[in-house]
Formats: sequence, structure tokens, C-alpha cells
Amino acid sequence: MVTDELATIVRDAVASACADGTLPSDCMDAAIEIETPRNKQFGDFATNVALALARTVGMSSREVAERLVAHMPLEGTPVASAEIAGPGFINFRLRTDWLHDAMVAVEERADQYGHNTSMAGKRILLEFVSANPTGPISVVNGRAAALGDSLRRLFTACGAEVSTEFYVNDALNSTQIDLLGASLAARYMQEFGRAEAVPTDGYQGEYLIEMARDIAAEVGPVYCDLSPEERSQVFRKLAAERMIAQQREDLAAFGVEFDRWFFESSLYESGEVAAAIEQMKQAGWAYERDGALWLKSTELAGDGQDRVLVRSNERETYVAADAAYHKNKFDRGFTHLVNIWGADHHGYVARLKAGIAALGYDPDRCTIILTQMVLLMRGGELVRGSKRAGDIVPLADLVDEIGRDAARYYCLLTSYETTASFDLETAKRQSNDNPVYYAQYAHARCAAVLRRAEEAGVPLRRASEVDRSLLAHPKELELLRTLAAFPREVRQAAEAMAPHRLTAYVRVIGQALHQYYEECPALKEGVSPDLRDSRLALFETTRTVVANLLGLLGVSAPERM
RNA sequence: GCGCUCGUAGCUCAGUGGAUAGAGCUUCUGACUUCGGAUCAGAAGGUCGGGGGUUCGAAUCCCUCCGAGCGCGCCA
Repeated sequence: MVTDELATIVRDAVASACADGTLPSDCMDAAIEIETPRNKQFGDFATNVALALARTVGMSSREVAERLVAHMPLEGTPVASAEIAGPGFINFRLRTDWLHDAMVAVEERADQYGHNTSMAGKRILLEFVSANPTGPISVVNGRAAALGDSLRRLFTACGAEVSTEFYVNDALNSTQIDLLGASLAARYMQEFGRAEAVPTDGYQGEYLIEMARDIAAEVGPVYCDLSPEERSQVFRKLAAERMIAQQREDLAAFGVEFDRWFFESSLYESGEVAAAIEQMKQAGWAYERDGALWLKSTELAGDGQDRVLVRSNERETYVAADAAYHKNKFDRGFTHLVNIWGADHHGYVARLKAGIAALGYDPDRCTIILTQMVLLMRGGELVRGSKRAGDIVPLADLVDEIGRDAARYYCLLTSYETTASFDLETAKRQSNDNPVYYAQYAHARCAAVLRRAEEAGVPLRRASEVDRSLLAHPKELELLRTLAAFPREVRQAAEAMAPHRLTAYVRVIGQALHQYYEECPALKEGVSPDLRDSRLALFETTRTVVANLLGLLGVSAPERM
């Protein structure tokens, strides 16, 4: 990668200046950072190393920069010029043939262009959504789903081995599932005219009425004569199974599928929960009090208080199961765990980390991403959860209304750290105030030009074969510069676990493309065949990069719109 | 009360300790006898919530205050 080459050039300059005494030898271990200047007039890349060194060497940063540039031979490098500017930045301008070579790289790597090895050797387990099977998948879950699925693509593109998992809280000792079962049982009885009420702390959402109606239609009144206990047993199972199936469908319609649905109940059946508790006891991290078993989460992870692992009624808590689950993840050979939770769970980070530490694993190998909420607006009014859906906004409704691509794109448009809000009317509009269409239009426009060429009988020539040096117009070079940044953007987005950077970047590509399109016609009168072929090749290059980019976001790249 | 997160243009949001804080929307003015106008060019719009501090340099790091959201169960 060209930034690595630049870093080497700078590092060599520092070493050379140290060697001949121009700079003190303790500059050797200076950290070399290559950045892209905010302002294009400062060139393609820059380094601030002179500013960083100025303090230790006791001279002005411009002076340091001058001495470094004097020790920087540029023959045979991609660098055309190295200039000192401002307080002491060294700005690099690259030769245009380096940009032209990027076209060949895109052509050779094709849909692998942008892939790199920055995360090679890592085995990452991404766990996300993991909504309780007590209601439909919500829009907030959708944000996590879009983020998790995009991270899977990003990590994979960076050479990591990635698995995705949805953790299903279906444990038999879950009071939530008890309530769900009791709520569904009541709805079922209501279908047959029995005046049974949903528990006051149960699930009031009307989706359970629909589910009860389905069950009633399928099996008839066979469960009416069971004892309440037996009926509750039947319905907790039925409710959970059907909710999970529904969740799976909703996520699939959103384009998100998991490598594995991991059932909490399996951890009890295998004895892993009991084993984990025993191990925590043996290690001295668990103690008895008031008839319950407690985890020393305060001492282990600075939690606000210790947490119960086993209640006095002998039921284990989800804390115990979660600890066992994460042990299970590590034992399967994953080197890094990433969990995506809603921000309302931030109070649970410390206790999970405590559980991981109590079982002898490094809590720092488990990253917990907390996503803030997403608020939907319609004409300036907040869209509220419906009673039908149990006071949430179902993801399925959003997908139905604005489509999968728009829903996913909007979920990835902003940093997960901020509470995002977006307007449904804008998201549906097919105009340029809709960022989804702007991104997809870039791809469709490239495809349109290439299609047009084909119709006119102009064969598309390979980027490696056309005369790339003909691409010397500022807009052509600017577009190439933008496309050549793709591998770096991918790497940085993966490192920061921030796919929203890519949605910002795709706009930059779109802008560069449209400007190029405006000023550099390929198929109009008066364009020489050689230039035409070079420009068509550049359209193909752009199309490939945009398709790869949209692919990382999980959004389709249409040929026509 | 304690803890976590967040306050950036009228609106929605970017911004990795660096150069004159950037986009989109909105408003206004324009563009090619259309390789797709779902586009492009230009203008307008800022005490980066307030105040201290660290630093050669702070929207970014620290402290404090103000405001918003969330969390503080032998629920998940």
C-alpha cells in the first residue's frame, strides 16, 4: 500500500538524519503517521512527524521538517514532490502514474479489491441482536443487525475469520419466558371465549393475539382442558418457538442471516452452566450470602455491586449463563469476541466482564459495542411503538415501508454512538436528498454508460490495455485518487468498527464520479477512440469500487434504477 | 443521589491531538441542443452547550457547571 511506502520513506529520512548527526539519535523511534490532508491543495498525503519531533529535539518544527526533506531521496519512489507547509507538515504529491496503476489493481482484484490482511489470524465471533424471544424484532434491533452484518463483511475483507451468532434467551428458568407462555395461554383461552386475563406484568402486545389465533385454528381447543400448570408448560414452548421463527424471518427480510442461533438452554443441557459456576467457586470468585450464590463482580470488574449467580430458589441467573456462554465462545477457539448491545444494557458490561475474568479469560478480548437508539420521524412527528407490536416499532414495518436497502443504509449512516433520527418520508423519496439513492445512482450511472457503449458496438477494453496516461484531466485524477483510497478506508472502518465511515466515503466517490461525468465525456462526438476507451475503463473501475463498497454495507448495487 | 453515553450550521449528521471545523437537506442564483437532470456549479449559513486546565497546537484529552437520553432487581 502506498501509505506504507511513504512511511518507509519518512522513517528512512529520520534514520539518515540521525545517522549523520543532523538530528539527535533519540528521534529514531518516532512514530510515523501518514495522513490525508483535509485540504486537497496540500497534496495527496502528509506527515506530521516534524511537529511531533520538534519538542524533543528543541528546534522549530519547520527546521526539523527542512532537515528531514533534505534527507529524502525521491528518485524511484511514487512521490513527485515533498513540500513543507504550515507549522511544519511535510506534504507529498504523488506521480500520476501511481494513480493510473490503481486502475489495474482494481481490475486484477475485481470484487476482492480493497481486501487486505490487516486482521489476518484473528478469529472473531460477532454476537448481535440476541433479542429475547418475547416479541418482534424492533428497529433498534435492526440497527444492531445492520451494524453486525456490515462488520462481518468488513472483518472478513480484512482477512479475519468471522462467525456470527444470535444468542437466544430461551432458558427454562427464565421468568420472561414464563410470562410469555402465560400471556399466550391467556390469549389462546380468550379465542375460545374463556375470560382469562394476560398477567399484569406479562406481554400485552397484540401480536400474541394473532399467534393465539393461528394456534387455535391449527389445533382447536385441545389445550383448554389442561391444568393451568400444564398449559403454561405447553405455551411457553410454543410461544418461544414461534417468536424465534418470526424473528428469523424478519431478519432474513432485512438481509441478515446468522451462522448460528445459539440457544441458552443448550448450555444448561450440556452442564456448562453448572460447570462454569463450579469453576468460579473453585477460583474463589463466588460466595454464598442470604441463601444465594454471588459473583465478586465489584472486585473483578469494578461493577457497582456484586451480582447473583444462583438465586435462593436455586434457579441460575442469566449472569451465570452468559459467563458460561462466553467461556464456550473462547473454548471454540475465537481470539476476539465482539458483542453488540443496545445502550440500555450498558449497566451489564461490567458483570459480563467480571464473569469472563472469573473464568480465567481476558476481558479485553471481548469488545462490547453499545448502540444508541434510532428514532423514526414522519413529517416532523416521532413514530411511536404500536400496541399491536407491544410498544416497539417493528423492523418488518420499516422494511415494508422504505425497502431493505434504504433501511439498512439509514441504519449505517450515522455512528452507532449517537442517537440517530431519520425521516421516513425522505427515506422513501426517490431524489437526491436521499443518500441511499445517491450511492446507488453512482453505480447505476457507471453501468448505464457501459451499457450505452456496448449498444453502440464499442467494446470495453481492459484497464491494463488502454492508454491510462490519457487520463490527465483534474477530474479524472481526482476520481482516481478517491478510488485509490478504498483499501485504506476499508481498513480504517474495520479498525474503528465504524461502517458509517463508508457511507460518508461513498458520497465522496459519487461526487467525484459525477464531476468526472460532467466534464469528461466518453461517448460524445469529438472524443478520440483511445481517450474514449480509457474513460470507459475508468467507469468500469469506478463501478467495481462502488459495488464492493455497497457490498460491505449489505446494500444492493443496481444496474438500473 | 450514583454511574454510563451524548451536546458541532435553521434541520439531519461527519470530523484519527494538527493546517481556514466539513457534507447533505433547506433557502437563493445558475448549467450542457441530456454518454441517465436520481446530476453538476456558485452563494448564504458556526461563541463546536458555558467556563477553566493540559499542549507548540484542543470539537477531540482532563476538571467543573448546564442540558438531554439511558442504567442503577435474587428480571432478561
